[in-house]
Amino acid sequence: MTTPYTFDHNAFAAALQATYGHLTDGEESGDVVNVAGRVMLLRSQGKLAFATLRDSSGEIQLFLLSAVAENFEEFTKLHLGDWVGVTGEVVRTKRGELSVKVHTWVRLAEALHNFGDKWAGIADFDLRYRHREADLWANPETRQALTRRSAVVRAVRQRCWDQGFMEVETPILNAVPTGAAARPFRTHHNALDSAFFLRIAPELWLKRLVVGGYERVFELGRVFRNEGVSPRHNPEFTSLELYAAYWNYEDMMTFTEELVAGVALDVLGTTEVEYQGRPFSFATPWPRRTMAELVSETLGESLSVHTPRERLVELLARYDVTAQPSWGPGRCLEELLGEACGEQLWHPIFVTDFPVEISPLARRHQADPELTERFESYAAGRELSNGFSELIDPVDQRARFEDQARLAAAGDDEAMQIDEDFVKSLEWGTAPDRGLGRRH
RNA sequence: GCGCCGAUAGCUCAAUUGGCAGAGCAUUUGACUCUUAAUCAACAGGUUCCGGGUUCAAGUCCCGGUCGGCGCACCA
Repeated sequence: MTTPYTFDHNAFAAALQATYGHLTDGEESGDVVNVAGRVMLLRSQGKLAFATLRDSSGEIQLFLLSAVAENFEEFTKLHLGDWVGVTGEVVRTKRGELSVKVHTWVRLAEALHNFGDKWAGIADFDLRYRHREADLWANPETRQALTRRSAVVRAVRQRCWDQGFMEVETPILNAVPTGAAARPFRTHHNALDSAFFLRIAPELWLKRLVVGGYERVFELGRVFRNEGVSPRHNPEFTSLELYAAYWNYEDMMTFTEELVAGVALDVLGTTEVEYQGRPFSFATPWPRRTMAELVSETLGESLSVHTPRERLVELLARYDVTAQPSWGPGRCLEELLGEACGEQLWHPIFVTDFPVEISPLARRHQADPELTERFESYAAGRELSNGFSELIDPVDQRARFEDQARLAAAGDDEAMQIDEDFVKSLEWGTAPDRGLGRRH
């Protein structure tokens, strides 16, 4: 089969729908356009034929009269999914459908597979995930999701630039996987004959740029965690991390909520959204509550990182959670938040003042050395971001890493390893700074 | 990793207590000058995921495997 190598394309379906919305039933515009796309539906009716053409922007009907269109018979034998390019006049049919009345047309490519049932689309998950290109044509909601994701990435990047953050790229292959609590992927460098890990977070590299004198940096990119796979968890996912010198963590929370609300406005035009049929609002400001307050309120008794561990373990048992021997009061408190406070985390909220025990890279709280100046934002019950005043004291940082190493020795395969180069970098002295991670 | 469920025509799905494997759409052929998942008529289309077993007889029951979905666990 020989098909043309190019097509003089000059119009998109969605733009035609918008531009010619005023045409009345049976009216002909006199304007000739060239559109191209896939034939998704074909209705042939003797000396007339109608086809639904879909392109990247939307759909428009093709209208053919045997007396007008060239090669009319051949058109009616097209297969669903075939690519065509057509030249014709923009008209509205007698029955009111905006159409391109075809003068000439050409088949640009043949589809050897169909795109599923024309009503049900493709339902087979295996086929949808292994052949996303088919899914994109068969199921418009897939295309919308991907388009929106691209718009979100663009809006995030633009807003970071607008706030004076410089975009950087840091190493993905690392000798030590660090910056988060997660199991890494291993790989091997042949020339160096040494083991490397795919990064689980860019955190420490970005902090070293702050040590190096950049006040505001961010990185948007893939990180890799060796964990379970599900529709909500991808072993490789995109994260945003940014660092700002001189900000306090209240500043970082304000930046966070304005970034999320702003991106929602940029992409959707509103901060009012719905997830799993339940509405919520990204409108700022978001409430800021300490972890101890939220847990105490929900369980009806005063609890904090200073509560005896035994009591916290008892409370966890109510939720069928068995505290591991390595869990101190801080870890227990965090587990209680996750188990008991799901409902409070539906509408966007900041949970603040995390225990130092579970925050090895965060600076201690000015009011309580057992806590850190760390917050996480939640929406729809899921963590959106994690931010804190960065620990800049190399002595304390080394001690925290050593605590982590003890956890690792005790069998915690997600505990951090000591990153000597990072500790050394802090020894040169760092401006006080705040970091933010946002992961999807 | 554990548990539950599923796999039948190109696609979406049926098939009663074990008793001749079906429909719609798509494909092929024909009719049709305003259709909208067009309609009407006809033809064709099958290793019932794979391998064993029980039975006169297995899509259906039993065992093993592969792939997938959901839940749990892990996590963002």
